[in-house]
This record gives sequence, structure tokens and C-alpha cells, in this order.
Amino acid sequence: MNAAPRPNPLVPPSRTATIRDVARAANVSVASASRAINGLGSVTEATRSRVVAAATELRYVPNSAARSLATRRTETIGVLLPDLYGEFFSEIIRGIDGSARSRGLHLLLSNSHGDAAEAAAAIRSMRGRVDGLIVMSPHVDSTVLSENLLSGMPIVLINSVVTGKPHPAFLVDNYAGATAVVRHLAEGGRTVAHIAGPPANLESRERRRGYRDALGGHEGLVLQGDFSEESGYRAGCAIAALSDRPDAIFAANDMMAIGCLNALADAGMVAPDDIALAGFDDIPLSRLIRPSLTTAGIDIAKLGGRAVERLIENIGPGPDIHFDEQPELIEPRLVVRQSSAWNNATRTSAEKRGRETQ
Amino acid sequence: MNAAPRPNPLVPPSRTATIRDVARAANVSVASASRAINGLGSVTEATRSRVVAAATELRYVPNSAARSLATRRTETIGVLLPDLYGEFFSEIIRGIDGSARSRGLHLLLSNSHGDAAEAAAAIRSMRGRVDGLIVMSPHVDSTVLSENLLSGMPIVLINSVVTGKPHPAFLVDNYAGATAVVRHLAEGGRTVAHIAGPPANLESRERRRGYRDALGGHEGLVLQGDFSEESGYRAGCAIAALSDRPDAIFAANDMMAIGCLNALADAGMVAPDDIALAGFDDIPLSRLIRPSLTTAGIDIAKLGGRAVERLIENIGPGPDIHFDEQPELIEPRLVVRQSSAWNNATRTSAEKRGRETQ
DNA sequence: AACCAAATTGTAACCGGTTACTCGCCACTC
DNA sequence: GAGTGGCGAGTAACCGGTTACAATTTGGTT
Repeated sequence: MNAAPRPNPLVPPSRTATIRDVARAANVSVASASRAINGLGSVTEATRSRVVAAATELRYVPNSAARSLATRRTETIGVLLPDLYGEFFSEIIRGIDGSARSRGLHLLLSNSHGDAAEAAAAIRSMRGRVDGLIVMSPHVDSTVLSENLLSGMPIVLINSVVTGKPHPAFLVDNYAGATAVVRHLAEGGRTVAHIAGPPANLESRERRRGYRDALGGHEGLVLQGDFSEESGYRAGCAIAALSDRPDAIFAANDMMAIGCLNALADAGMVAPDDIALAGFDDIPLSRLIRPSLTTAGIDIAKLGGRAVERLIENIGPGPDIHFDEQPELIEPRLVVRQSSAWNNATRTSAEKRGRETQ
Repeated sequence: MNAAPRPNPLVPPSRTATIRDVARAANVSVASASRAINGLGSVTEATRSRVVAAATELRYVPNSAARSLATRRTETIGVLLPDLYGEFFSEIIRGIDGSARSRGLHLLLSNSHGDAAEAAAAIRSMRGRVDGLIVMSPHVDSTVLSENLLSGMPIVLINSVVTGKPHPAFLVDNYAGATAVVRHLAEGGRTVAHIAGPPANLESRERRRGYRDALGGHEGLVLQGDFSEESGYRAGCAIAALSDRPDAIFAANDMMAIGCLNALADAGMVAPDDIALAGFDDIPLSRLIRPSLTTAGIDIAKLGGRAVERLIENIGPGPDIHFDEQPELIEPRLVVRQSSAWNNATRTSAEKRGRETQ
């Protein structure tokens, strides 16, 4: 009559139901209960319905930790993003979330990493919590990745160039987008100045290269900026003060273009009549300001969704499907709005109101 | 010499290290290894360092599923958000993420729920994956919550009113914000019109109530909008067409204010000289457009951070700490910018450039 | 030197699922 | 009627941690 083998004899009250409870209630073994619940293996319709009934009766919800431990899958994908400005962030998450949810996957999010060490820590801390990773970060490089990713983990990169071992990746084609914008601005032999982004930034270098090549290799006036609205404002002031002004300005991103536009406005000049202007990114502000801003941009949400799909392909059975593939280039779409609508005849009334026909 | 008790005798190659491997390498028991790694219980410095050395040597990373299974904690908080527009979304996530990360917590995110059923599904699917929930959703109500939340799970609500059992909650004080804006616009006896948000929306009702009370209970001209820029534009056109125009307009949010501003501009009127204007939310666009927009808003990131802190208090030992407490009201701050700067004398040059001194 | 309390360490039983393998049982051939 | 193939169900061994409890060591007293 040794009555104390179990440490805690009376737990039943207010404890969440386990699969053993369900099995007992349905009068089957745990194995059958598990099979019935997951619809795998062979189970009679009779036992299946008995188990399901017991499960709903007991409000049974499988413990996901136990399940992951046994199956080695988490049904979760990790998302690593840099400290992004509003719209880009919400759009890419919207795309990722939509695509993930439709496949029953959860999202483990980590954003705003100041440096490579923080990004590495984030990657490491996600190990074992996710089945795959979507990484968009200027701070990762092949070292960070291989050091912190245990070999098997599938990963998809967005706008992050890593040398060394190739991973599936998506890259916005900054070069193509910039040439498209500059060709548009330069139509009819107009001179085009450039407000450049930070030289250390790959995207700003690519956009500048596009600018240069669109002008046949001969750069016009180039002012240094840092992607902030303030730096665009300063550049705009500088240009307004020139005696010999360019016909048009290509800013390396929309924020600087907006700053520049404001500077010109403060100097009493209006775009496009006095000087035309275009940016890059197509942030939502671009169509809301007056004059609305010509720019080039991509469908960010779609990009996020595609990244998830790509990741899932690689989570599946055979690892390393698209192994030594080139990064997939996403070409931005040129969006012409008021700020470069030189010719009134071509300005539709919808454009005048800053609305797009889409 | 029975050599086949283990099902898979040769797994060592490319298998991730477990705590037993570490224990073996450090020549201690798994219990000591666990204690050394977690810094709990008492362990000699000597064994601790041996274990740590072995762990780094083997690149050991604890399996989080196993850990959660044993400890019943996931070190993760779930975040449920509605389909939010850019800036609000990224700011609140920034605040939540920063606060969570500094405490070593992960974020499981789920956004864009179309209806109550989807929100309920999201809550249910997070069960067992998170230690607590931050919910901001117009779709939850007490039924959804009590049905899908097993009693113990801590939760913090943001801008969601649920009747019934009280939960810790934060609420933006739309009424107070609106009265502040309207009092400012009405200074000197000026007449103020209102562009209202969708009547079904609680926030727009509260803002309208603030508008009415700030005018002593007597509403002026009220136009119906739906929070979109388009509806603001239409309202602006309607006002521009009036023969007897109000001195100022209070739009129930910034997007409608911007639309209205554009409509007035298209009609050849400039704010604030012809008509003053203010919005609500203080989205970043508000200080970037010309004229920059007077508005009222809260520090969204801070709100997110505080929600996390509040949640953590309730995750701790004693459940239901702040049980029957009132929701915490967050009072928006009035931000006066160009669009209501009637008097040139009070307009600083910094404001003219649309920059704030903060 | 013996003794005892405190500090370390080890053993093994959990946490709650999944699943390889075994066992009955039944229908169907030969 | 014995042999056999296959299906449904059950047993128990995992997955990889944590931790209660027991066993051992340590160190300070008398």
C-alpha cells in the first residue's frame, strides 16, 4: 500500500486536457487518438468520430511544444528585418503574413538590429523556434550566416547581398529602376542632377550607377545626401541657390525628393515648371503630396509573399533545391506623376488631382 | 552481444548537440549541465566553466521546444493587430519589439484579420505558443476572448473595448485629443466644420463627441467621411464650393485632412490664410506636406512598449494583478503646425520650413 | 577524530505529443 | 482448414530539456 509514487496526486482541477485525457475519454489508446486527430495512419470512422467528439468535449488543444519536440517542426517562420521606415515595413509584413497564414504558418518577428552582432544574436535565438528564415538586413554577411545558422536551416534573403555560399535571394533592381527614372527625366536632352544616398549603402551606389549610365556615362551635378528628408532639403536649397540650374533632379529616394521639393517651394519655385523632380521607392506619401512625385517602386507586399513561397519550397523534403541560383531581380515600375509632368497637354485631370488610374 | 537495441545506431554525423552530449563531454550529469547553463541551483565554478566550455565547443543551443515543454513557458508573446496602415503599424511593432527584446522575449505576430472569426482562429492558434497576448483589434469582444482564451493566459488590450470581464487595457483618449484640437481651431470665436469618420467606428464617434463638446455642444457644419484620403478630398471640394465657408476644418484623421488640403489647393485656396485645417493621429506625412498639418497624436512606439511591460507584470507569479482596473487613457498631444498658424507673427521660421523644435 | 549541516552532484521521473513495431482479427485464396 | 495479406489498434520508446529527491562531498565544530 505504498501510496506516494506520484509527486502531485491531485492536479486534475483546472489543468488543460492532454491527448491522454482524450484517449481515455474516447476509450482508445493515445496512438489512435493521435492518428484520429491528425488524420494520419488508418483509423476507423467510428473511432475517429469518437475521438473527435471527446476532444471537442474536453476542449482539447494540442500542446505545440510537445508536438514540435516530437516532429522537429515548428510550423513557424522567422522574419528578420532591419529598422525599417513605416510603409515598407508594414507592406512587407502584410505580404509575408498573408502568404504564411494561408499555409497555416506562424510568424516570429524580430526587427531593428543596430549591428551585425545584434543580427547574429537574433538569428541564434531563433534557432529551434522556426523552420526557416526570411532575412532582410544590411548587417548579415556569409560569416554571420554560416556561424549562426546550423547548416540545415532554409533561408531566403531579401535585398541582402552575401558573398560566399549562395542562398535563395530576392533583390530589387535598383540599377534598372534608376535608369528608367533618369531616362524619363532626360527626355528631350534635359539636364539631370542627382541627389545621392550614403556612399556606403549598396542601394544608393546602384541607383547612382543607373543614373550615370542613363546619361551615357556622363554624370551631371551630383549632391551628397543620406536618404533623409533633411539632407534632401539641404540639397534643394543648394540647387535653388545656383545661377545655372539643371532642368531636372533625380533624388536617390522619395524622402530626399520630398525634402528637395519643399526646399524648392520655400525658394518660390514650383515643380515641374521651374524644375522637374523624381525620387525612388514609391512610398505612399509620393502620391499624396503636391505636386505628386514621380518615382519608381515595387510591390513590396508581393515581394514578401513570394519570399515565403520560396522559403516553403526549400523547407520541404529535399533541401537545397534552388541551390546555386542567381538572386531573383525585381524590376521597379516607373510611376510618372505631377513633379515631372512637363507638358500640360499630357497631364490628365486624374493626375492633376494626384490620383492614379492603376 | 546483442547489438541492435537502438533503432538508429549511427546518428552522430550532422546532428545538433543536446544537453546530454554536453554533459558527457564535461563529465557531469545532465542535471548539473542544465544547472550550469541556466545559472540556477548551486554549481561549483569549476564544473560551471567545464560545462560552458563543452557547450561552446559543441556549439550547443538548447532546444526551445523541449524547454517549453518542461517549463511551460515559451518566452514569447503574441501580438494580434488589425490591418493597419503603414506608420501606426511599424511604430507600434517597434515599441513592442524593443521592449520585448530587452527582456529576451520573442514576438509571434499575426495581423490583418478580416473578421471576428479570423481573430478567434488567430488567438486559438497561438495557444500554447505564447506566454501572453497583446491584442489590438476591433473584432474581439468578451465572447471571442473567453471562448478562445483558456482562462489563465494574460492579455493586454490596446484600443479595443470589451465589455464583460475587465482586462488590462490602453485606450487612446480620442475625446480629449479632439477637444484640444478644436479648442485651438476655435480660438477667437472662429467657426469650425468637421469631417467625420465612419459612424460605426468608435474612434470617430469619440472624436466627433470631442468636437461637439469643444464647441459648447453646438456642432457646426459636419460632413461625412470614411477616414480615407479620397473622402477628405470630396469633403474639401464640397466646402470649397460653399458660399459661406467656415473659418476652420477639423478632420477626424490626418488622411482626410490631407485629402481636404489637396482639394482646397486645387480650388486655389491656401491654408491657413483662406481656411485653417487640422487632423488627428500625427502621422509622419503631417509634418512633411506643405502646409504642414496641425494635428494631435500619441507616441505609438511608447504605447507598444508600455503594453509589453504591463503584460509582463501579469505573466509573473500572481495572476490577475490589475484585475478590475479601468483602462489606462493615453492623452494625445496637440501639435500646431502651418495649416492652422493663423498669425504670421507666431509662425517661427522653423515652422515655416515644417520642422519641429520638439 | 567524529559529527553535522550545507553545498554539490547524480538519478530518474516528468512535460505531451508522435510513430516504429507488434499483435489480433478478418476476409480471401488454394 | 491452413496459409496469407492487410487493416486497425495498442505498447512503449523516443524527442530534449527541467527538477524533485536522494546521495555524496565539503567544511566547520566540538
